Amino acid sequence: MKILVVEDDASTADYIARGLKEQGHVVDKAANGRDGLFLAAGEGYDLLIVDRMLPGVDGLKLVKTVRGAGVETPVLFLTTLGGLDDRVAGLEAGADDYLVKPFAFAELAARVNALGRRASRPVQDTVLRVHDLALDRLKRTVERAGQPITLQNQEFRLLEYLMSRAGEVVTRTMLLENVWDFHFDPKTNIVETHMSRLRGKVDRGFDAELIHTVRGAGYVLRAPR
Amino acid sequence: MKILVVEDDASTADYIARGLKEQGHVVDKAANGRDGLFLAAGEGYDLLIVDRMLPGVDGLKLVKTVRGAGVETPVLFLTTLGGLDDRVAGLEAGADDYLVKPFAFAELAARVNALGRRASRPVQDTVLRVHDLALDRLKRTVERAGQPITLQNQEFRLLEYLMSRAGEVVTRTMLLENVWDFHFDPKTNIVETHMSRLRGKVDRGFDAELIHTVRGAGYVLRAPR
DNA sequence: GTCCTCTCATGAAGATTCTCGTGGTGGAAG
DNA sequence: CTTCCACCACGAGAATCTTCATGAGAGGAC
Repeated sequence: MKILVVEDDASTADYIARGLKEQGHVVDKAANGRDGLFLAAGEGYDLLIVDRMLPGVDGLKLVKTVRGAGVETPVLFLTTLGGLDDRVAGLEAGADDYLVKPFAFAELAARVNALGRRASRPVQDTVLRVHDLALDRLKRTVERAGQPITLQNQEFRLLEYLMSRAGEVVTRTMLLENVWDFHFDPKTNIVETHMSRLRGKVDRGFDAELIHTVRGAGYVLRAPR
Repeated sequence: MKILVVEDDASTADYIARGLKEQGHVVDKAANGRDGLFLAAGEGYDLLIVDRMLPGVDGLKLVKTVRGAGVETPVLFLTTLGGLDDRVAGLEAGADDYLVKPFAFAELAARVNALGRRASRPVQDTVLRVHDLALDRLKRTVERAGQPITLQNQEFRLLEYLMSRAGEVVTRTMLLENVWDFHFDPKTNIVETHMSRLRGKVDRGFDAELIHTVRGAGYVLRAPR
């Protein structure tokens, strides 16, 4: 694999480059954003490893620019800030994965391999919207008509699935397979129970219902007409 | 979409065919396994809807034969028997989905659309094996050295992920993203806790350890050398 | 070799999720 | 129109999963 490392700290860059070369990869280095951008846009790399903080053009901007130019090369972000917001910003800019410094080399290697294998996955939207309901996959937040809604994990996954298929009838079996990972019938009404709880949070208190029951078939999430 | 319905009961076949035609699909019918096999192998269908019980060549055999001939067309199975074993058999034979009769037409339509969209997904093994440990994704069973092991849902997903990457180092972050669907750091040792419980069931009492800790990086599931 | 620090393992407590049972509602049959 | 039946909603209790707190073990510094 041909990898570009964009990192201003020389010792970190060397540490990464040496390790990756030992694993049989071809590694180029760039010490600042401008050089990085130039190389990333021109040469055919299989992976970019980019520091978040860079002199010149910073990491975020670099990734956005590269993506804007239509380059689909996977990007692994290195960040010193451990905060959630920072990672979200990186992922939203178009990065495929992130790693918080300091990190063990084995961890970097594992991620490099994972990204290399994945190549280019289908892109999917970060924010799902139906009517006045919005769900952010990365921030894991939901709000309706501007009001934040707190959902449990399972409720969130259920809503995410419903919204990703808004307007289509979703059967009980489809939900069991895709939300719960059940490939058999648990013979309980687990779906109804969670749907009931989700309705309590998403529909109750608002003027229009979004979740509708389709008797004999399943459920639909649909904007009022 | 061009769809073939293989169903011996004429009224059911008509019911399905009429509904699908209303949705704009092109539908052919076959009343027995032999005709179905002939058509499925020859014409370029986008989807096969096959009854489990058929005179002549039965549904299971039909699917196996078709798959054996290298035809990748998605298959939706119709079954009257609601038992788990029956569905498993269908999926193992190469079907992509199943539907238990009687069913509402809306449910069939939803599944037909889902399969049409998916087209052909990457195939993955049903049974994962590492050393004397075996995990069956469909039957949701695990056994080691012939002894059955009972796992909770989360434990099962964790082991499934480990086994699907056997021999590779798997980091805590990768586990959080792929097993728990967490795209952020929960700042707890939830991974360690479950790993501990999994070890208790999978490794304890057997002569060789399969789950190994890689300090500073993560875990590996590996056969003893 | 010894101490110190950081990571990991594990049991118990708390939170969430699932199961079960009951009652309600809509559609079909008479 | 009335009755019946199937499907659905929802609260309470049980099971499972997650968090927290603590101790043990590994690796590095001196």
